[in-house]
Amino acid sequence: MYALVDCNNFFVSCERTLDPELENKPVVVLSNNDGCVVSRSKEAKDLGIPMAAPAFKYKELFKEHDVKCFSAKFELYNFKSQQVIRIASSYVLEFETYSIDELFLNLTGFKYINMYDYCLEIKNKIKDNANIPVSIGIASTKTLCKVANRIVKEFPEKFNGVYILDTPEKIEKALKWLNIGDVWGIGRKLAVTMQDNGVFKAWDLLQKPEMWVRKVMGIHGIRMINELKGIRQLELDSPSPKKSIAVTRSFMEMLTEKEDVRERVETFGMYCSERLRKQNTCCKMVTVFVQTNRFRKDLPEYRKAITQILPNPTNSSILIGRVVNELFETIFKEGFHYKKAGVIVNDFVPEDQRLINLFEKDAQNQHLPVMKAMDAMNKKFGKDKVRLGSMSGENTFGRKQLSPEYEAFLKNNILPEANFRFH
DNA sequence: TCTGGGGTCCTAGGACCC
DNA sequence: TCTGGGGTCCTAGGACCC
Repeated sequence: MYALVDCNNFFVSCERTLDPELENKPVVVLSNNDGCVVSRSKEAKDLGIPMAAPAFKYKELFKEHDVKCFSAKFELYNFKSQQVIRIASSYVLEFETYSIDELFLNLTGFKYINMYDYCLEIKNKIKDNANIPVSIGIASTKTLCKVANRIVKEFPEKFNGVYILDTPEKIEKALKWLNIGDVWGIGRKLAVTMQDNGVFKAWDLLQKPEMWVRKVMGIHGIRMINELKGIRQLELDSPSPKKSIAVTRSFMEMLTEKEDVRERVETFGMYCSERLRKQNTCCKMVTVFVQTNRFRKDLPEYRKAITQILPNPTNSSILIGRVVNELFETIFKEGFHYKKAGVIVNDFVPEDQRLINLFEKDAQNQHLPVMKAMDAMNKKFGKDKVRLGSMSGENTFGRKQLSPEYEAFLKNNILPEANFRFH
């Protein structure tokens, strides 16, 4: 059996650890630029605030019900996440960190203990030591763990935070209850296709011919129906190096000056380079994109991305900056209001296993010591304290709703590096 | 006025090879 | 007139996840 430990409305719960007064009150956490709602307390959900709601559309509602709003603080969330992972994983031999607020535990071989009691103890320990409420779903496959977790969250007082989905009878009942759109792996598009074909509950999918599922969902579909039947298709993954790194931002205000946008994308290129060096890899490919505000139908729209394959793999901020700049020159067009831009690097090789093109100049090895020295100083003295001349060192996105408790938290804690796999 | 960011995987189609 | 078959690799785009 596997167990899925999932933190309840994680970012909000993190805010509550700083300020107990927030307990039992409607609370939301906002994305960059305080743009969208990315986490909601139960009380906020009950007010009808949907996930990813644009904050400005709900200002009145927030005011009316005294909803507490916070800008996202990823330093805090990473810190709390690692606490939760440390506690939960100490109970098992094998686990997988699935996201910032979820981990799978392998309970195989635990047949002589009561799994419900064991997981209840894990849940309570996390609450006592990290002050984060979690739900735990137990089942034979990852997909069924997700189902079990949904059941826990749907009926909190009934199951006390832990639910085991084990017998065929319980599974059938659960799948006849679960909407197809809530199955792990069914997104918005697929949910519509499913409903158009008479599939409304998870159970309905199992009644469809396999060929149909294969056609509509591809190979994912076959895996999914097996997992729902309790036939294990997905193992616990061990941590693996990233395959791509992206730094993208929306700007607080739309930018029209070429030099302003250039400064942004060059800075994003630097951050990509830093993160490459942190994992000791070089990239062979760089992508730059720019786009206007897609919500402003009154303004001309423009979005363009361009990718270049590098002559030699690198993680030098200077070399990547140079490429970013060239790519930017070819896609930037005057006369538009730019709202968002980004740099993505991929196709990685380890730093010490680069294959060098004999006919191309290769400055990577000259740059590397300087770059590493820069990284070391920034680690010691703070982000962007040492930087290249093309970076302004200023953020063009805002975080307004920070609290005094948070300032205190930052002062009192040495914050760990973010280290998560995203899916 | 104001609408996030960072990931993975799969597939179809084209280029190219023998 | 008649014009194969099978494989690999790459890329863009689309789906999904948190």
